[in-house]
Order: sequence, then structure tokens, then C-alpha cells
Amino acid sequence: MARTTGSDGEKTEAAVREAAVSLIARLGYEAMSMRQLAAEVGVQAAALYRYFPTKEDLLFTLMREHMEGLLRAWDAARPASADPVTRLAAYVENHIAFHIERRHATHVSNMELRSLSHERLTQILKMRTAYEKELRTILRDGVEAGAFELDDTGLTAMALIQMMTGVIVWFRPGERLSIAEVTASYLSMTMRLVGATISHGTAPPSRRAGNAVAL
Amino acid sequence: MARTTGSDGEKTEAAVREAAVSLIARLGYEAMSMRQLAAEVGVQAAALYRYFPTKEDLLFTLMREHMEGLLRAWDAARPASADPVTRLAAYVENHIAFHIERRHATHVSNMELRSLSHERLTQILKMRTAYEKELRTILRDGVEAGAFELDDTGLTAMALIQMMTGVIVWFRPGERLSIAEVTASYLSMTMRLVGATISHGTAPPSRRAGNAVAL
DNA sequence: GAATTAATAAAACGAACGTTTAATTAATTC
DNA sequence: GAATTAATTAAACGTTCGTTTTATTAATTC
Repeated sequence: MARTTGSDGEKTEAAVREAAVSLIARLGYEAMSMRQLAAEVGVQAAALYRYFPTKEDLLFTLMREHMEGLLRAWDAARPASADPVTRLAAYVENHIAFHIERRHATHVSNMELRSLSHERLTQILKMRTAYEKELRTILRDGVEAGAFELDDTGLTAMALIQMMTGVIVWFRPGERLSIAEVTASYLSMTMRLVGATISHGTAPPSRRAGNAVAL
Repeated sequence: MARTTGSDGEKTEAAVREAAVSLIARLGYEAMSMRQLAAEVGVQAAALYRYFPTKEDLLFTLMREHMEGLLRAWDAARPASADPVTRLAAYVENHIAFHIERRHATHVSNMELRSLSHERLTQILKMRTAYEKELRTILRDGVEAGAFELDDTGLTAMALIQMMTGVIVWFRPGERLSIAEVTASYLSMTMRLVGATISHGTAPPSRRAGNAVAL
């Protein structure tokens, strides 16, 4: 047999990407064979090579598009306001929403970096660094404006990103907590962690960190 | 050739473990071949099978001993005091010290879980859960005692652990920050995050989260 | 409706994999 | 110092891997 009735390159490529994200997230890139992937899509292994020249090209494509999507999402969500608290809140909300929606792709992008060639690894890390820099800028502006109080901008940014991305490890939709509840909790943890002051109004003094920012 | 002069089972086994942790952390479990591991140790691949019946047995041994070490370390570091702030500080300090000292082994234990059989995965996860439960207990006791203020004990525990373990991703000894500086920063971020009150003394009231606890 | 192009199947290639078997030598025991 | 045990090598086994080649059919073009 050869070309099958109703076959369509675009549909097949989309099916390959989707199946690949799911399989690599579940088994790992090295453990997933091209034959396994082809079987999941419902084609022969050779058909995959019409869309992706090598297995690594497939991985790189998935990762690059994930990172591009993350940068685009933040560009769209970035608030016009200059207020560091508003900007930090937007960053946290966008980060958590994006990653919960793309648990599998995030897993792939975070865990399979070592399977990329040096050059491609550099490309992905460049995008990641650009994204992290956005957070560092918000934190630095916040410290300079007196809105945040923290030890070290770089260290705090890394801690926050690890904390937020970690959501995908344990969060399962439809369990005890809703996405909105999780996001609200992470937002208040973030604001306390960066020592955010109450941005407006004249709240009564407190010895407690918990109500530093009303959310 | 056969047995080589000066060869010693105990030394070889130790060399295998050490090389395996390093190689698996760098390449990933699936990507590391037994021949590669043997070459790193300086023996033939067949020699490895005197010490570990299968590749997976080797992985499981490394993971189990890592987790046992973590639980033992916490047992040794656990303070006698009942004060939640003291206990939380001890937990954070022990966690960071242990993981920075064992970056490679931590990487293996966190990233290669999917290569374990179902039964062995369960064993490792049981140990991990027991360790996490210690933190949840501290947080719950702290909330009940009025020392902490947070939304959700379980969620906060996961956020803290992800944040702290994330240290191994970016921290490199001998760079900008010392282990002591990093630990101090993480400690103060933790205390702010959990909304810790000033445990003793009569510090002046503040609208800021940053000085909730003197560290 | 013939010619062309797109999408696939089927089969094979050489390399590498985890593991086993058998032989060999160093160290230890008695 | 002979017998035994521990530690290892060398070679091979069957399987699976990523990938390539070739043939075949569906869809599209003119």
C-alpha cells in the first residue's frame, strides 16, 4: 500500500506534533522511539521523515514553538501600567495560566534540553533568558521604586520561576483546587516573598507579612 | 585478559556508582549506555553486571540511597524545639545544604523517575511523600500556633520545595554567591512567603513584609 | 483524462543497545 | 603450593534503534 484515502499533510503533521509532545512528556525523548510515535499517529515510521528530517529536529521544533508561544503570551499580557506590583501580578498570572494549559509541552521544554545540539540548546536558552530577564526587570524596578524589599534580584527571580513552574508537577485540573484558587495563592505567596508593600491606601500597621498586599 | 592486578570489588562498585550518578545526570538515564559507563570506570561492560543485575537496578539503587540519605539527614538535623519558626528554618537549611552537596544525585532522583518499574517508583515516591509530610506538619503547626499565615498548607509546602530544590538548577559553587548567602536569602524568602510573625521581642510595627522575621 | 505531485507503505541498513556466556587471571584459603 | 574464589575480559546474542530507499497510490493540475 502507499498513500491512504483522505490523507493530508497538514493534518498528519499536527497529529505528529501532538502525539510527540504527549509521548515525550510521558516516556522521555530518548525512550520514545520513532516507531512508537508513528504507531500513535497511525502511520509508518518513514512517514514521519516527510515532516521532520530527524528526531532531534522534531524535538527542537516542539521546544522552539513552546518558547516562542511563552514570549508571545507575555507580550500580549504585559500591562501598560508602570506599577511594579501590577506588572508582577500580570507576570505571575500569565506564567501560571500558560504553564498549566501546556503541562506536557512545558515538561518537554524543561526536561529534554540535554538532547539538543549545542547550537540549538543555545537558541532555546536565549529565549528562556529573555523571558526571565523580564521578571528581573520588574523586580529591580520594584526595588528602586520602594515597592519591593528583597535581598537579590537574580536569586529572587530564579526562586519565583522555579516555584511557579513547579505547579505543573503536582497540579491536576479538577482535583481539590481550581486554577483560579491556585493562581490566587501563588500570587499572594509571590507578593509576600518579594516583600511587596501595600500599593495604595492607608492600611493599619502590622507585624505580619501575610497582609502586605491585598489581593 | 581477565582479572587485573589490584582490582577490588568494593572499589569498583563505588567507582561505578559515582560514575553512574555523574553520567546519568549529564546525559540522562536512557541516553547513557552501559558501555559508556564501563569505559568511564575503566572496565568492560560485563563487569558492571557483577554489581548490578540490570541497568534499572543500578538506577533504583542510586535513587533509593539518595532518598534514604535525605531522610536520615533530616532526622539528624531536626531540632528539639517545638517552635515552628525554628523547625522551618532547620528544614530549609537542611534541604538546601543537602541538595547543593548532591546536585547530580538530586538531578537523577528528580528527573529519571519514569524509568523505574511501577513498584519501585512507588517505593521512591513513598519516601519522598514522607519527607514532604514533615514540611506540611511544620506549616500546619505554625498556622495553628499563629506563627504563620498562609492560604493552603499543601500548596505552600509544594511551592517551597520546588523553590528550594530549584537551587541546583542555577547555583554553581564559587560563583557570585556563597552557599551561606544563598541559604540566608532562601531562608528569608521562605519566612516571608509563609507570613511568619516575629517570633520574639517587640519589634516596631511595619507595613512591609520583608522584616517579618529577623534572620 | 493524462501528467504531475503529495503522502504514504514496505522493507531493508548498519549501528548500537542491554545482557549472557565462557574463558582467564589475581587473590585468598587451607 | 594446590585448590578455591573473586574479578574481570573477550566475544557473542538477539533486539531495537534512527534512518534511507524504493515502490505505490491518492489527489491535484492542466
